[in-house]
Amino acid sequence: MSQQRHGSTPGEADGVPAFPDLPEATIARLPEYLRALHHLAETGAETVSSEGLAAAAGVNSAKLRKDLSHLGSYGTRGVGYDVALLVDQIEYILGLDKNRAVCLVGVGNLGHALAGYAGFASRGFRVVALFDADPKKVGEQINGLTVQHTDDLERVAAEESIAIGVIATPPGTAQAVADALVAAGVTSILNFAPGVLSVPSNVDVRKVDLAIELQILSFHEHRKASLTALPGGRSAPPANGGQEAVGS
Amino acid sequence: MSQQRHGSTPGEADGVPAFPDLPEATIARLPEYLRALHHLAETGAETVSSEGLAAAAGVNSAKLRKDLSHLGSYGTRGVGYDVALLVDQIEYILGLDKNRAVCLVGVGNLGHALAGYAGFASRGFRVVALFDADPKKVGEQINGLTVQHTDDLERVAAEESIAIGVIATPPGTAQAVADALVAAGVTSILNFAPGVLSVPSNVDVRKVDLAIELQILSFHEHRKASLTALPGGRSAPPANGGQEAVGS
DNA sequence: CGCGATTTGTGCACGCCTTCACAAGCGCCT
DNA sequence: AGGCGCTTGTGAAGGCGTGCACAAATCGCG
Ligand SMILES: NC(=O)c1ccc[n+]([C@@H]2O[C@H](COP(=O)([O-])OP(=O)(O)OC[C@H]3O[C@@H](n4cnc5c(N)ncnc54)[C@H](O)[C@@H]3O)[C@@H](O)[C@H]2O)c1
Ligand SMILES: NC(=O)c1ccc[n+]([C@@H]2O[C@H](COP(=O)([O-])OP(=O)(O)OC[C@H]3O[C@@H](n4cnc5c(N)ncnc54)[C@H](O)[C@@H]3O)[C@@H](O)[C@H]2O)c1
Repeated sequence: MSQQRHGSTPGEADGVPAFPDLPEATIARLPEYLRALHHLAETGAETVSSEGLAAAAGVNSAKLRKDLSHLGSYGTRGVGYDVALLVDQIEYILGLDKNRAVCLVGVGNLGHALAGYAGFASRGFRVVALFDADPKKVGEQINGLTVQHTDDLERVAAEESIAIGVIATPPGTAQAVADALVAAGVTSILNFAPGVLSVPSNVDVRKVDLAIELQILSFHEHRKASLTALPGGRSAPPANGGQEAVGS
Repeated sequence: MSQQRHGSTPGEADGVPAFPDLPEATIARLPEYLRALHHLAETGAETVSSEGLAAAAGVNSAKLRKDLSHLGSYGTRGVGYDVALLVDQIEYILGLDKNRAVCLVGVGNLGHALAGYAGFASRGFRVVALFDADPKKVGEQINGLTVQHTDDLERVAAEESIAIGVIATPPGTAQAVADALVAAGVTSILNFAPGVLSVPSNVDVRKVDLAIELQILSFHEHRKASLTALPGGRSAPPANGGQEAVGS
């Protein structure tokens, strides 16, 4: 490898390519590694082997090593990875050192739960604004924040320099809300409303659809049932070790 | 193709291989096709072209055709796909005709929202039981269901033949809840608690971690920012059409 | 009845991702 | 100082998924 100066503070130290373009699959796993590392740090561990961290994150150890190697390799052969150092590295890469401002649109059933969720703050995000179109909801206090009207979205987003928006409105209004978020300068959207959003190509959208998750599970139920029922297929894949971690 | 008898009712008609083992990537997209199809059906469309359905589902049309071809191909060349027929097919493959029973464990902030969510019932699932370990929650009525104590999980799951469980408890108790669900005969789990679950290999787990989703978005924010800042990198990938669907 | 327009189904090539297997490197113990 | 065991980092291979491009099939029309 070409980089052995690993005393460098994450970020602007020269020589470190500010953006080693990571494979998409890798960046999707980094947050899981980060969570596992935080957990390890709490238990007082100074270092972890790839094997240990892989187990904690529910992945293959070779995959983990390759993933980490992409971001410059902060491990020591024969020892493992320095937990604190790796935490800093991953947090830097993910941009979590910025404590990004997030706004939430749609304070209904789901939005209410999200607004009160402590897991955002503890993992690098600040929910700084709540919006709803319903006048009855505007003014309501949730977790120290006042619900504002959607009309103020553009102004507030600019003031607070909000880059990430969460959509928790009914499906029918999701596209309109997305358009409003984009107009307000938001460039990343997390969407809970079922359906496809259309946004400019410089805006990233991630979708969470619970019904889809259940339907995928349902498929596997169906498959498992038909396997055991069918005389031809082997009744059940013999568990290779009794307990097998599945993770995601 | 080998199957032209497509008047067959989905399912037990002879000649139809009960389980064409679909690529994992395909089954993850089927629910999205299904949603788009339902939407089309409501607008009165009898048939759809692969192009049209692909647009509605936010995917490439070639990918859609290949996906559908895996489940036996119910389209007509020169015309398109019969919407109603395709809906039936996909619902059968996903096992949604069973109206599967689902239980929810952990009726807190998030669990409350989930318990009241209409999107489950409308897409093939019945939430038949709510559980919580907190005595103060037990007995509470939500959406016509009474919260029961976790101790009753095994009995109730057997009575209602529940195959799918949803975990919405704090991270620390998630593994214990998963174990209880497995002991109760549940073979599919949707987990909202951050962390890795360990389950027998015949049990499927899907995870939803909102912080991870935000962190992935944060990475892209970081990347976008460093691109515009860096003199070398081109400031912003020129939108190839102004409006580009991103979907997932 | 034949022809052209249209759309499906798929062979094929390419690229990404995963996984194995091992050489290189590091620390510790003697 | 040297050797030994352990762990990382990576080359290479295989598998999976994607998207192009086109032949086959179907419909409608003259
Ligand atoms: N409740 C859940 O557990 C759950 C689960 C999965 C997905 N979802 C999805 O999340 C979304 C919200 O679900 P919910 O149960 O909270 O619905 P809800 O009806 O309880 O809440 C929707 C909120 O959005 C507000 N709203 C409507 N139009 C708006 C607009 N144009 N701008 C701003 N706010 C607007 C409404 O005033 C309301 O407060 C839906 O798309 C739903 O499908 C919900
Ligand atoms: N609130 C959110 O918007 C949100 C978002 C993303 C993820 N999550 C995750 O979802 C989970 C629940 O979040 P929440 O905000 O609803 O928490 P919460 O504390 O409001 O609710 C947790 C509920 O689980 C119950 N519980 C605890 N231990 C239990 C056990 N062993 N068996 C059965 N029930 C038990 C508690 O009594 C409580 O009612 C957490 O893991 C959280 O990280 C929540």
